[in-house]
Amino acid sequence: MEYRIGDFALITRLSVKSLRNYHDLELLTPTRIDSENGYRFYDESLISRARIITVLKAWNFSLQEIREILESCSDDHEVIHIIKQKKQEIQTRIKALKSIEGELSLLIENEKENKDMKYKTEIEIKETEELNIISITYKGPFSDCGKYIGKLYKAAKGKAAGKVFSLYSEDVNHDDPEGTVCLPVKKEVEGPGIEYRTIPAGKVISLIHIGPYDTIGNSYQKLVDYRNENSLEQTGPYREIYIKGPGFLFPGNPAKYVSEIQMYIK
Amino acid sequence: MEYRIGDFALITRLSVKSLRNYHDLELLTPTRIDSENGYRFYDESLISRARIITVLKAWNFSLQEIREILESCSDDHEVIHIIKQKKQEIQTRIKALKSIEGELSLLIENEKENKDMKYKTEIEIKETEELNIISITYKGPFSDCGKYIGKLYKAAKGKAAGKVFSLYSEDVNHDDPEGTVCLPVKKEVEGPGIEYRTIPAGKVISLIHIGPYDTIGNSYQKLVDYRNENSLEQTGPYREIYIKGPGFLFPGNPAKYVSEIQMYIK
DNA sequence: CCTTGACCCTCCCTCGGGGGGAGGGTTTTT
DNA sequence: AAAAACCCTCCCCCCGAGGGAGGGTCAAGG
Repeated sequence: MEYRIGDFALITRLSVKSLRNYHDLELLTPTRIDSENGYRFYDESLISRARIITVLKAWNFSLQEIREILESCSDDHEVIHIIKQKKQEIQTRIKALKSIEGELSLLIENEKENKDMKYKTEIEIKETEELNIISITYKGPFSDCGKYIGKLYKAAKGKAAGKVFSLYSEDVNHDDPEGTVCLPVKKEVEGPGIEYRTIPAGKVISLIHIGPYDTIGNSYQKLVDYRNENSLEQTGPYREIYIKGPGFLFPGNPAKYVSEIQMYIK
Repeated sequence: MEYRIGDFALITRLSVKSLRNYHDLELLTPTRIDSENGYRFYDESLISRARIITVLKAWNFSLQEIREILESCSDDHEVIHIIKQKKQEIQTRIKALKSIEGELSLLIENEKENKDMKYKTEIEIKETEELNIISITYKGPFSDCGKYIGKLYKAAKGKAAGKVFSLYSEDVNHDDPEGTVCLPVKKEVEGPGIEYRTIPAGKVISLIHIGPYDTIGNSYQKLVDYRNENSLEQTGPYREIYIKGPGFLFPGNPAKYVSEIQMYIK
Protein backbone atom coordinates (compact mmCIF):
# COMPACT_ATOMS: atom_id res chain seq x y z
CA MET A 1 0.00 0.00 0.00
CA GLU A 2 1.20 3.47 -0.89
CA TYR A 3 0.26 6.63 0.90
CA ARG A 4 0.32 10.23 -0.20
CA ILE A 5 2.13 12.60 2.05
CA GLY A 6 -1.01 13.78 3.87
CA ASP A 7 -2.11 10.29 4.80
CA PHE A 8 1.38 9.28 5.75
CA ALA A 9 1.53 12.34 7.98
CA LEU A 10 -1.64 11.21 9.74
CA ILE A 11 -0.30 7.70 10.19
CA THR A 12 3.07 8.75 11.54
CA ARG A 13 1.81 11.84 13.39
CA LEU A 14 4.49 13.87 11.72
CA SER A 15 3.57 17.08 9.95
CA VAL A 16 3.61 17.33 6.20
CA LYS A 17 6.19 20.05 6.54
CA SER A 18 8.43 17.80 8.58
CA LEU A 19 8.08 14.96 6.12
CA ARG A 20 9.12 17.22 3.26
CA ASN A 21 11.99 18.43 5.39
CA TYR A 22 13.08 14.86 6.15
CA HIS A 23 12.98 14.12 2.45
CA ASP A 24 15.28 17.06 1.74
CA LEU A 25 17.62 15.83 4.45
CA GLU A 26 17.52 12.29 3.02
CA LEU A 27 16.31 11.14 6.38
CA LEU A 28 13.07 9.61 5.16
CA THR A 29 12.95 9.35 1.40
CA PRO A 30 9.60 8.49 -0.18
CA THR A 31 9.53 5.14 -1.94
CA ARG A 32 8.36 6.77 -5.14
CA ILE A 33 8.03 10.24 -6.56
CA ASP A 34 5.60 10.76 -9.35
CA SER A 35 7.60 12.15 -12.21
CA GLU A 36 4.56 13.95 -13.61
CA ASN A 37 3.47 15.99 -10.64
CA GLY A 38 6.22 15.45 -8.12
CA TYR A 39 3.88 13.88 -5.55
CA ARG A 40 5.63 11.92 -2.81
CA PHE A 41 4.43 8.38 -2.16
CA TYR A 42 5.30 6.49 1.00
CA ASP A 43 5.36 2.76 1.36
CA GLU A 44 4.15 1.20 4.60
CA SER A 45 7.64 -0.15 5.16
CA LEU A 46 8.61 3.48 5.87
CA ILE A 47 6.25 3.62 8.83
CA SER A 48 8.70 1.87 11.11
CA ARG A 49 11.48 4.13 9.93
CA ALA A 50 9.29 7.10 10.75
CA ARG A 51 8.63 5.60 14.15
CA ILE A 52 12.35 5.29 14.82
CA ILE A 53 12.81 8.91 13.87
CA THR A 54 10.00 9.98 16.16
CA VAL A 55 11.42 8.04 19.07
CA LEU A 56 14.95 9.32 18.59
CA LYS A 57 13.66 12.85 18.23
CA ALA A 58 11.81 12.49 21.52
CA TRP A 59 15.12 11.44 23.01
CA ASN A 60 16.67 14.71 21.97
CA PHE A 61 18.70 13.45 19.07
CA SER A 62 19.14 15.98 16.29
CA LEU A 63 18.00 15.11 12.81
CA GLN A 64 21.62 14.93 11.78
CA GLU A 65 22.39 12.42 14.51
CA ILE A 66 19.33 10.42 13.62
CA ARG A 67 20.46 10.23 10.04
CA GLU A 68 23.84 8.94 11.11
CA ILE A 69 22.25 6.36 13.35
CA LEU A 70 19.96 5.19 10.60
CA GLU A 71 22.84 5.00 8.19
CA SER A 72 25.19 3.02 10.35
CA CYS A 73 23.01 0.93 12.61
CA SER A 74 20.59 -1.86 12.06
CA ASP A 75 20.46 -3.26 15.55
CA ASP A 76 19.71 -1.77 18.94
CA HIS A 77 23.01 -2.77 20.44
CA GLU A 78 24.96 -0.86 17.81
CA VAL A 79 23.16 2.26 18.92
CA ILE A 80 23.72 1.68 22.56
CA HIS A 81 26.98 3.56 22.90
CA ILE A 82 25.52 6.52 21.04
CA ILE A 83 22.64 6.39 23.46
CA LYS A 84 25.08 6.37 26.35
CA GLN A 85 26.68 9.52 25.02
CA LYS A 86 23.30 11.13 24.64
CA LYS A 87 22.47 10.19 28.20
CA GLN A 88 25.64 11.86 29.39
CA GLU A 89 24.78 14.94 27.40
CA ILE A 90 21.33 15.02 28.93
CA GLN A 91 22.79 14.61 32.40
CA THR A 92 25.07 17.54 31.77
CA ARG A 93 22.14 19.63 30.71
CA ILE A 94 20.15 18.58 33.73
CA LYS A 95 23.02 19.60 35.96
CA ALA A 96 23.27 23.00 34.31
CA LEU A 97 19.56 23.59 34.65
CA LYS A 98 19.60 22.45 38.25
CA SER A 99 22.33 24.86 39.08
CA ILE A 100 20.30 27.67 37.56
CA GLU A 101 17.28 26.48 39.46
CA GLY A 102 19.30 26.59 42.64
CA GLU A 103 20.41 30.14 42.05
CA LEU A 104 16.90 31.25 41.29
CA SER A 105 15.57 29.53 44.39
CA LEU A 106 18.16 31.26 46.50
CA LEU A 107 17.15 34.58 45.04
CA ILE A 108 13.49 33.94 45.69
CA GLU A 109 14.25 32.84 49.25
CA ASN A 110 16.24 35.98 49.89
CA GLU A 111 13.53 38.16 48.51
CA LYS A 112 10.92 36.44 50.62
CA GLU A 113 12.99 37.04 53.73
CA ASN A 114 13.35 40.70 52.99
CA LYS A 115 9.78 41.18 52.03
CA ASP A 116 7.79 42.05 55.08
CA MET A 117 10.58 42.61 57.50
CA LYS A 118 9.96 45.45 59.92
CA TYR A 119 12.97 47.07 61.40
CA LYS A 120 13.29 48.81 64.72
CA THR A 121 15.11 52.04 64.26
CA GLU A 122 16.12 52.46 67.83
CA ILE A 123 19.37 51.67 69.51
CA GLU A 124 19.42 48.20 71.01
CA ILE A 125 21.84 46.22 73.12
CA LYS A 126 22.51 42.73 71.77
CA GLU A 127 24.67 39.69 72.22
CA THR A 128 26.23 38.56 68.95
CA GLU A 129 27.23 34.99 68.28
CA GLU A 130 30.55 33.59 67.23
CA LEU A 131 30.94 33.65 63.45
CA ASN A 132 33.23 31.94 60.95
CA ILE A 133 34.04 34.34 58.18
CA ILE A 134 36.18 34.92 55.17
CA SER A 135 37.33 38.47 54.63
CA ILE A 136 39.23 40.81 52.37
CA THR A 137 40.85 43.96 53.67
CA TYR A 138 41.14 46.81 51.23
CA LYS A 139 42.13 50.43 51.02
CA GLY A 140 40.38 52.85 48.77
CA PRO A 141 36.97 54.21 48.13
CA PHE A 142 33.91 52.55 49.58
CA SER A 143 32.56 52.12 46.07
CA ASP A 144 35.09 49.34 45.44
CA CYS A 145 33.32 47.35 48.09
CA GLY A 146 31.03 45.60 45.61
CA LYS A 147 33.99 44.15 43.77
CA TYR A 148 35.29 42.49 46.91
CA ILE A 149 31.88 41.19 47.85
CA GLY A 150 31.75 39.50 44.50
CA LYS A 151 35.13 37.90 45.16
CA LEU A 152 33.98 36.64 48.53
CA TYR A 153 30.86 35.05 47.12
CA LYS A 154 32.85 33.47 44.35
CA ALA A 155 35.33 32.05 46.83
CA ALA A 156 32.56 30.81 49.10
CA LYS A 157 30.96 28.85 46.25
CA GLY A 158 27.64 28.44 47.95
CA LYS A 159 29.07 27.96 51.42
CA ALA A 160 27.91 31.45 52.38
CA ALA A 161 26.01 31.45 55.65
CA GLY A 162 24.77 34.96 56.22
CA LYS A 163 24.79 38.56 55.15
CA VAL A 164 27.90 40.37 54.09
CA PHE A 165 29.24 42.95 56.51
CA SER A 166 32.13 45.36 56.81
CA LEU A 167 34.42 45.95 59.74
CA TYR A 168 35.78 49.44 60.31
CA SER A 169 38.39 50.24 62.86
CA GLU A 170 37.30 52.47 65.75
CA ASP A 171 39.90 55.05 64.88
CA VAL A 172 39.48 55.20 61.13
CA ASN A 173 41.70 57.53 59.16
CA HIS A 174 39.35 59.40 56.85
CA ASP A 175 42.07 60.38 54.40
CA ASP A 176 43.20 56.83 53.76
CA PRO A 177 40.31 54.66 54.83
CA GLU A 178 40.72 50.93 55.28
CA GLY A 179 37.88 48.49 55.41
CA THR A 180 37.38 44.76 55.73
CA VAL A 181 34.58 43.06 53.87
CA CYS A 182 33.41 39.85 55.49
CA LEU A 183 31.14 36.98 54.59
CA PRO A 184 29.99 34.37 57.10
CA VAL A 185 30.65 30.83 55.83
CA LYS A 186 29.69 27.34 56.91
CA LYS A 187 33.10 25.76 56.41
CA GLU A 188 36.64 26.94 56.02
CA VAL A 189 37.21 28.36 52.59
CA GLU A 190 40.49 29.30 50.95
CA GLY A 191 41.25 31.71 48.19
CA PRO A 192 43.87 34.16 46.98
CA GLY A 193 43.90 37.27 49.15
CA ILE A 194 41.18 35.83 51.32
CA GLU A 195 41.52 35.41 55.06
CA TYR A 196 39.52 32.90 57.05
CA ARG A 197 38.95 33.50 60.74
CA THR A 198 36.49 33.37 63.57
CA ILE A 199 34.89 36.41 65.08
CA PRO A 200 34.20 35.89 68.77
CA ALA A 201 30.82 36.43 70.36
CA GLY A 202 30.36 39.76 72.06
CA LYS A 203 28.08 42.45 73.34
CA VAL A 204 27.18 45.26 70.96
CA ILE A 205 24.99 48.29 70.70
CA SER A 206 23.16 48.17 67.41
CA LEU A 207 21.23 50.57 65.26
CA ILE A 208 19.33 49.94 62.02
CA HIS A 209 20.03 52.46 59.31
CA ILE A 210 17.46 52.81 56.56
CA GLY A 211 18.46 54.75 53.47
CA PRO A 212 21.39 55.23 51.17
CA TYR A 213 24.92 54.61 52.31
CA ASP A 214 26.00 58.24 52.06
CA THR A 215 23.74 59.20 54.93
CA ILE A 216 25.03 56.42 57.15
CA GLY A 217 27.22 58.92 58.99
CA ASN A 218 24.17 60.13 60.88
CA SER A 219 23.55 56.72 62.29
CA TYR A 220 27.18 56.37 63.35
CA GLN A 221 26.79 59.74 65.06
CA LYS A 222 23.80 58.46 66.98
CA LEU A 223 25.69 55.40 68.13
CA VAL A 224 28.64 57.44 69.27
CA ASP A 225 26.39 59.89 71.09
CA TYR A 226 24.65 57.00 72.82
CA ARG A 227 27.97 55.51 73.85
CA ASN A 228 29.11 58.78 75.29
CA GLU A 229 25.83 59.54 77.08
CA ASN A 230 25.86 56.14 78.71
CA SER A 231 29.58 56.05 79.34
CA LEU A 232 30.05 52.76 77.55
CA GLU A 233 33.47 51.51 76.66
CA GLN A 234 34.00 50.51 73.01
CA THR A 235 36.01 47.27 72.73
CA GLY A 236 36.18 46.54 69.03
CA PRO A 237 35.58 47.75 65.52
CA TYR A 238 32.35 48.89 64.00
CA ARG A 239 30.44 46.24 62.17
CA GLU A 240 28.22 47.33 59.32
CA ILE A 241 25.85 44.60 58.19
CA TYR A 242 24.25 44.98 54.79
CA ILE A 243 20.80 43.60 55.38
CA LYS A 244 19.32 44.95 52.20
CA GLY A 245 21.40 46.78 49.68
CA PRO A 246 21.57 46.90 45.93
CA GLY A 247 19.91 43.77 44.61
CA PHE A 248 21.46 41.01 42.59
CA LEU A 249 20.35 42.60 39.40
CA PHE A 250 19.28 46.15 39.97
CA PRO A 251 20.56 48.76 42.36
CA GLY A 252 16.98 49.25 43.45
CA ASN A 253 15.92 52.17 45.54
CA PRO A 254 18.67 53.41 47.87
CA ALA A 255 16.06 54.97 50.15
CA LYS A 256 15.05 51.43 51.04
CA TYR A 257 18.49 50.06 51.75
CA VAL A 258 18.72 48.58 55.23
CA SER A 259 21.96 48.31 57.18
CA GLU A 260 22.71 47.50 60.76
CA ILE A 261 25.59 49.13 62.56
CA GLN A 262 27.04 47.41 65.59
CA MET A 263 29.55 48.79 68.05
CA TYR A 264 31.33 46.31 70.29
CA ILE A 265 31.19 47.30 73.98
CA LYS A 266 32.26 45.78 77.25
CA MET B 1 34.94 57.32 30.05
CA GLU B 2 33.80 56.10 26.70
CA TYR B 3 34.73 52.79 25.15
CA ARG B 4 34.74 51.61 21.59
CA ILE B 5 32.90 48.40 20.92
CA GLY B 6 36.01 46.22 21.06
CA ASP B 7 37.07 47.46 24.45
CA PHE B 8 33.55 47.31 25.76
CA ALA B 9 33.37 43.73 24.54
CA LEU B 10 36.50 42.91 26.53
CA ILE B 11 35.13 44.58 29.62
CA THR B 12 31.75 42.93 29.49
CA ARG B 13 32.99 39.62 28.06
CA LEU B 14 30.36 39.84 25.40
CA SER B 15 31.32 39.41 21.77
CA VAL B 16 31.37 42.34 19.39
CA LYS B 17 28.77 40.52 17.35
CA SER B 18 26.50 40.19 20.32
CA LEU B 19 26.90 43.83 21.22
CA ARG B 20 25.93 44.88 17.72
CA ASN B 21 23.02 42.48 17.89
CA TYR B 22 21.88 43.93 21.24
CA HIS B 23 22.05 47.36 19.70
CA ASP B 24 19.77 46.29 16.86
CA LEU B 25 17.37 44.82 19.40
CA GLU B 26 17.49 48.00 21.46
CA LEU B 27 18.63 45.93 24.37
CA LEU B 28 21.88 47.73 24.97
CA THR B 29 22.08 50.96 23.02
CA PRO B 30 25.45 52.71 22.84
CA THR B 31 25.54 56.07 24.55
CA ARG B 32 26.76 57.73 21.40
CA ILE B 33 27.18 56.89 17.75
CA ASP B 34 29.68 58.86 15.78
CA SER B 35 27.77 60.43 12.93
CA GLU B 36 30.88 60.48 10.76
CA ASN B 37 31.93 56.89 10.81
CA GLY B 38 29.08 55.14 12.63
CA TYR B 39 31.34 53.91 15.45
CA ARG B 40 29.50 52.86 18.59
CA PHE B 41 30.65 54.32 21.88
CA TYR B 42 29.71 52.85 25.21
CA ASP B 43 29.61 54.70 28.47
CA GLU B 44 30.74 52.96 31.63
CA SER B 45 27.22 53.29 33.00
CA LEU B 46 26.29 50.65 30.45
CA ILE B 47 28.59 48.13 32.07
CA SER B 48 26.09 47.30 34.77
CA ARG B 49 23.35 47.00 32.21
CA ALA B 50 25.54 44.60 30.29
CA ARG B 51 26.13 42.68 33.49
CA ILE B 52 22.41 42.35 34.07
CA ILE B 53 21.98 41.05 30.56
CA THR B 54 24.75 38.52 31.05
CA VAL B 55 23.29 37.27 34.29
CA LEU B 56 19.78 36.97 32.93
CA LYS B 57 21.07 35.22 29.85
CA ALA B 58 22.88 32.72 32.06
CA TRP B 59 19.55 32.14 33.76
CA ASN B 60 18.03 31.13 30.46
CA PHE B 61 16.04 34.25 29.81
CA SER B 62 15.64 35.07 26.14
CA LEU B 63 16.83 38.42 24.85
CA GLN B 64 13.21 39.39 24.34
CA GLU B 65 12.40 38.61 27.97
CA ILE B 66 15.47 40.45 29.12
CA ARG B 67 14.38 43.50 27.21
CA GLU B 68 10.98 43.39 28.85
CA ILE B 69 12.54 43.02 32.26
CA LEU B 70 14.87 45.92 31.67
CA GLU B 71 12.00 48.04 30.39
CA SER B 72 9.62 47.42 33.23
CA CYS B 73 11.75 46.77 36.27
CA SER B 74 14.16 48.81 38.28
CA ASP B 75 14.24 46.76 41.42
CA ASP B 76 14.94 43.13 42.14
CA HIS B 77 11.64 42.48 43.79
CA GLU B 78 9.72 43.56 40.71
CA VAL B 79 11.52 40.84 38.80
CA ILE B 80 10.89 38.21 41.39
CA HIS B 81 7.65 36.87 40.01
CA ILE B 82 9.14 36.67 36.55
CA ILE B 83 11.99 34.75 38.07
CA LYS B 84 9.51 32.43 39.72
CA GLN B 85 7.95 31.72 36.37
CA LYS B 86 11.34 31.06 34.88
CA LYS B 87 12.11 28.70 37.71
CA GLN B 88 8.93 26.79 36.99
CA GLU B 89 9.85 26.65 33.33
CA ILE B 90 13.26 25.32 34.19
CA GLN B 91 11.78 22.72 36.51
CA THR B 92 9.52 21.58 33.72
CA ARG B 93 12.48 21.22 31.44
CA ILE B 94 14.42 19.33 34.07
CA LYS B 95 11.51 16.95 34.47
CA ALA B 96 11.32 16.35 30.75
CA LEU B 97 15.04 15.69 30.52
CA LYS B 98 14.94 13.40 33.53
CA SER B 99 12.21 11.36 32.00
CA ILE B 100 14.28 10.97 28.86
CA GLU B 101 17.27 10.08 30.96
CA GLY B 102 15.20 7.43 32.70
CA GLU B 103 14.14 5.88 29.43
CA LEU B 104 17.67 5.83 28.13
CA SER B 105 18.96 4.29 31.35
CA LEU B 106 16.36 1.58 31.12
CA LEU B 107 17.40 0.86 27.57
CA ILE B 108 21.05 0.69 28.52
CA GLU B 109 20.27 -1.58 31.44
CA ASN B 110 18.30 -3.93 29.23
CA GLU B 111 21.04 -4.05 26.68
CA LYS B 112 23.63 -4.74 29.32
CA GLU B 113 21.60 -7.67 30.60
CA ASN B 114 21.31 -9.16 27.16
CA LYS B 115 24.87 -8.64 26.24
CA ASP B 116 26.94 -11.59 27.22
CA MET B 117 24.23 -13.96 28.19
CA LYS B 118 24.90 -17.56 27.26
CA TYR B 119 21.91 -19.75 26.79
CA LYS B 120 21.62 -23.48 27.27
CA THR B 121 19.78 -24.99 24.40
CA GLU B 122 18.85 -28.16 26.15
CA ILE B 123 15.64 -29.07 27.83
CA GLU B 124 15.62 -28.29 31.52
CA ILE B 125 13.26 -28.85 34.38
CA LYS B 126 12.59 -25.75 36.44
CA GLU B 127 10.47 -24.37 39.20
CA THR B 128 8.87 -21.06 38.24
CA GLU B 129 7.89 -18.43 40.76
CA GLU B 130 4.58 -16.78 41.36
CA LEU B 131 4.13 -13.77 39.12
CA ASN B 132 1.81 -10.75 39.07
CA ILE B 133 0.94 -9.90 35.51
CA ILE B 134 -1.25 -7.82 33.31
CA SER B 135 -2.44 -9.44 30.14
CA ILE B 136 -4.40 -8.98 26.94
CA THR B 137 -6.02 -11.88 25.16
CA TYR B 138 -6.37 -11.56 21.43
CA LYS B 139 -7.36 -13.51 18.37
CA GLY B 140 -5.70 -13.08 15.07
CA PRO B 141 -2.30 -13.31 13.54
CA PHE B 142 0.79 -13.51 15.69
CA SER B 143 2.09 -10.38 14.00
CA ASP B 144 -0.43 -8.28 15.92
CA CYS B 145 1.40 -9.24 19.05
CA GLY B 146 3.68 -6.17 19.00
CA LYS B 147 0.69 -3.88 19.15
CA TYR B 148 -0.55 -5.48 22.36
CA ILE B 149 2.89 -5.47 23.91
CA GLY B 150 2.96 -1.74 23.33
CA LYS B 151 -0.37 -1.41 25.06
CA LEU B 152 0.82 -3.40 28.03
CA TYR B 153 3.95 -1.30 28.47
CA LYS B 154 1.91 1.86 28.14
CA ALA B 155 -0.52 0.67 30.79
CA ALA B 156 2.30 -0.43 33.10
CA LYS B 157 3.86 3.02 33.01
CA GLY B 158 7.21 1.90 34.28
CA LYS B 159 5.84 -0.67 36.72
CA ALA B 160 6.98 -3.45 34.43
CA ALA B 161 8.93 -6.11 36.29
CA GLY B 162 10.14 -8.61 33.76
CA LYS B 163 10.08 -9.83 30.21
CA VAL B 164 6.95 -10.05 28.15
CA PHE B 165 5.64 -13.52 27.47
CA SER B 166 2.73 -15.19 25.74
CA LEU B 167 0.50 -17.93 26.98
CA TYR B 168 -0.88 -20.44 24.50
CA SER B 169 -3.46 -23.02 25.37
CA GLU B 170 -2.33 -26.67 25.22
CA ASP B 171 -4.95 -27.44 22.62
CA VAL B 172 -4.60 -24.49 20.32
CA ASN B 173 -6.85 -24.29 17.27
CA HIS B 174 -4.56 -23.46 14.44
CA ASP B 175 -7.31 -22.04 12.22
CA ASP B 176 -8.40 -19.46 14.77
CA PRO B 177 -5.49 -19.05 17.12
CA GLU B 178 -5.87 -17.25 20.42
CA GLY B 179 -3.05 -15.92 22.45
CA THR B 180 -2.53 -14.01 25.66
CA VAL B 181 0.26 -11.47 25.92
CA CYS B 182 1.47 -10.92 29.47
CA LEU B 183 3.75 -8.49 31.24
CA PRO B 184 4.96 -9.00 34.82
CA VAL B 185 4.30 -5.91 36.97
CA LYS B 186 5.30 -4.75 40.42
CA LYS B 187 1.91 -3.47 41.48
CA GLU B 188 -1.65 -3.86 40.34
CA VAL B 189 -2.28 -1.90 37.18
CA GLU B 190 -5.60 -1.13 35.52
CA GLY B 191 -6.42 -0.28 31.97
CA PRO B 192 -9.06 -0.75 29.31
CA GLY B 193 -9.08 -4.31 28.03
CA ILE B 194 -6.31 -5.23 30.43
CA GLU B 195 -6.60 -8.02 32.92
CA TYR B 196 -4.57 -8.18 36.12
CA ARG B 197 -3.95 -11.51 37.77
CA THR B 198 -1.44 -13.72 39.49
CA ILE B 199 0.18 -16.72 37.88
CA PRO B 200 0.92 -19.43 40.43
CA ALA B 201 4.31 -20.98 40.87
CA GLY B 202 4.79 -24.32 39.15
CA LYS B 203 7.06 -26.91 37.64
CA VAL B 204 7.91 -26.59 33.98
CA ILE B 205 10.09 -28.12 31.33
CA SER B 206 11.83 -25.39 29.49
CA LEU B 207 13.72 -24.97 26.25
CA ILE B 208 15.56 -22.00 24.86
CA HIS B 209 14.81 -21.24 21.24
CA ILE B 210 17.33 -19.19 19.33
CA GLY B 211 16.30 -17.82 15.97
CA PRO B 212 13.33 -16.24 14.27
CA TYR B 213 9.82 -16.85 15.48
CA ASP B 214 8.74 -18.75 12.41
CA THR B 215 11.03 -21.64 13.29
CA ILE B 216 9.79 -21.84 16.85
CA GLY B 217 7.61 -24.80 15.92
CA ASN B 218 10.69 -27.04 16.00
CA SER B 219 11.32 -26.19 19.59
CA TYR B 220 7.72 -26.87 20.51
CA GLN B 221 8.11 -30.21 18.79
CA LYS B 222 11.15 -31.03 20.89
CA LEU B 223 9.30 -30.19 24.08
CA VAL B 224 6.33 -32.34 23.13
CA ASP B 225 8.62 -35.20 22.18
CA TYR B 226 10.40 -34.91 25.52
CA ARG B 227 7.11 -34.91 27.37
CA ASN B 228 5.96 -38.03 25.57
CA GLU B 229 9.26 -39.86 25.95
CA ASN B 230 9.29 -39.21 29.67
CA SER B 231 5.56 -39.71 30.14
CA LEU B 232 5.09 -36.35 31.78
CA GLU B 233 1.64 -34.89 32.32
CA GLN B 234 1.08 -31.38 31.00
CA THR B 235 -0.91 -29.29 33.48
CA GLY B 236 -1.10 -25.84 31.96
CA PRO B 237 -0.60 -23.70 28.91
CA TYR B 238 2.60 -23.09 27.05
CA ARG B 239 4.50 -20.05 28.11
CA GLU B 240 6.66 -18.34 25.51
CA ILE B 241 9.03 -15.84 27.08
CA TYR B 242 10.56 -13.26 24.75
CA ILE B 243 14.05 -12.90 26.17
CA LYS B 244 15.45 -11.08 23.20
CA GLY B 245 13.31 -10.08 20.28
CA PRO B 246 13.13 -7.10 18.02
CA GLY B 247 14.74 -4.17 19.80
CA PHE B 248 13.18 -0.93 20.86
CA LEU B 249 14.33 0.75 17.73
CA PHE B 250 15.41 -1.76 15.18
CA PRO B 251 14.14 -5.23 14.43
CA GLY B 252 17.72 -6.42 14.66
CA ASN B 253 18.77 -9.83 13.47
CA PRO B 254 16.01 -12.47 13.80
CA ALA B 255 18.63 -15.20 13.85
CA LYS B 256 19.68 -13.87 17.24
CA TYR B 257 16.26 -13.68 18.80
CA VAL B 258 16.07 -15.65 22.01
CA SER B 259 12.88 -17.11 23.41
CA GLU B 260 12.17 -19.57 26.15
CA ILE B 261 9.32 -22.02 25.91
CA GLN B 262 7.94 -23.47 29.09
CA MET B 263 5.46 -26.30 29.46
CA TYR B 264 3.76 -26.72 32.82
CA ILE B 265 3.95 -30.23 34.15
CA LYS B 266 2.97 -32.04 37.31
C1' DC C 1 -18.02 19.43 -18.86
C1' DC C 2 -17.03 22.60 -15.34
C1' DT C 3 -16.53 24.00 -10.76
C1' DT C 4 -15.21 23.40 -6.11
C1' DG C 5 -12.53 21.99 -2.57
C1' DA C 6 -9.02 19.14 -1.01
C1' DC C 7 -4.50 17.97 -1.92
C1' DC C 8 0.09 18.53 -3.59
C1' DC C 9 4.34 21.02 -5.26
C1' DT C 10 8.39 24.55 -4.80
C1' DC C 11 10.26 28.63 -2.96
C1' DC C 12 10.96 32.02 0.37
C1' DC C 13 10.44 34.24 5.11
C1' DT C 14 10.41 33.82 10.22
C1' DC C 15 11.98 32.43 14.81
C1' DG C 16 16.96 32.93 18.37
C1' DG C 17 21.43 34.03 19.26
C1' DG C 18 24.71 34.66 17.33
C1' DG C 19 29.31 33.17 14.03
C1' DG C 20 31.86 33.75 9.60
C1' DG C 21 33.24 36.48 6.20
C1' DA C 22 33.13 39.94 2.23
C1' DG C 23 34.00 44.54 1.08
C1' DG C 24 35.09 48.97 2.45
C1' DG C 25 36.32 52.88 5.68
C1' DT C 26 39.01 54.81 9.85
C1' DT C 27 42.32 55.07 13.49
C1' DT C 28 46.53 53.99 15.63
C1' DT C 29 51.04 52.35 15.57
C1' DT C 30 55.32 51.59 13.48
C1' DA D 1 53.65 56.51 4.49
C1' DA D 2 52.53 52.01 5.15
C1' DA D 3 50.84 48.41 7.97
C1' DA D 4 48.05 46.68 11.53
C1' DA D 5 44.17 46.97 14.10
C1' DC D 6 39.55 48.44 14.39
C1' DC D 7 35.16 49.65 12.87
C1' DC D 8 31.06 49.64 9.77
C1' DT D 9 27.12 47.27 6.98
C1' DC D 10 25.30 43.47 4.61
C1' DC D 11 24.60 38.78 3.64
C1' DC D 12 24.70 33.75 4.52
C1' DC D 13 24.91 29.90 7.92
C1' DC D 14 23.34 26.86 11.98
C1' DC D 15 18.44 23.98 13.67
C1' DG D 16 13.73 22.27 13.07
C1' DA D 17 10.28 23.43 11.92
C1' DG D 18 5.78 26.72 10.74
C1' DG D 19 3.49 30.17 7.65
C1' DG D 20 2.21 31.53 3.43
C1' DA D 21 2.49 32.79 -1.66
C1' DG D 22 1.72 31.11 -6.11
C1' DG D 23 0.66 27.45 -8.92
C1' DG D 24 -0.46 22.49 -10.35
C1' DT D 25 -3.46 18.15 -9.69
C1' DC D 26 -7.07 15.09 -8.28
C1' DA D 27 -11.77 13.60 -6.91
C1' DA D 28 -16.61 14.45 -6.30
C1' DG D 29 -20.84 16.89 -7.33
C1' DG D 30 -23.86 19.72 -10.25
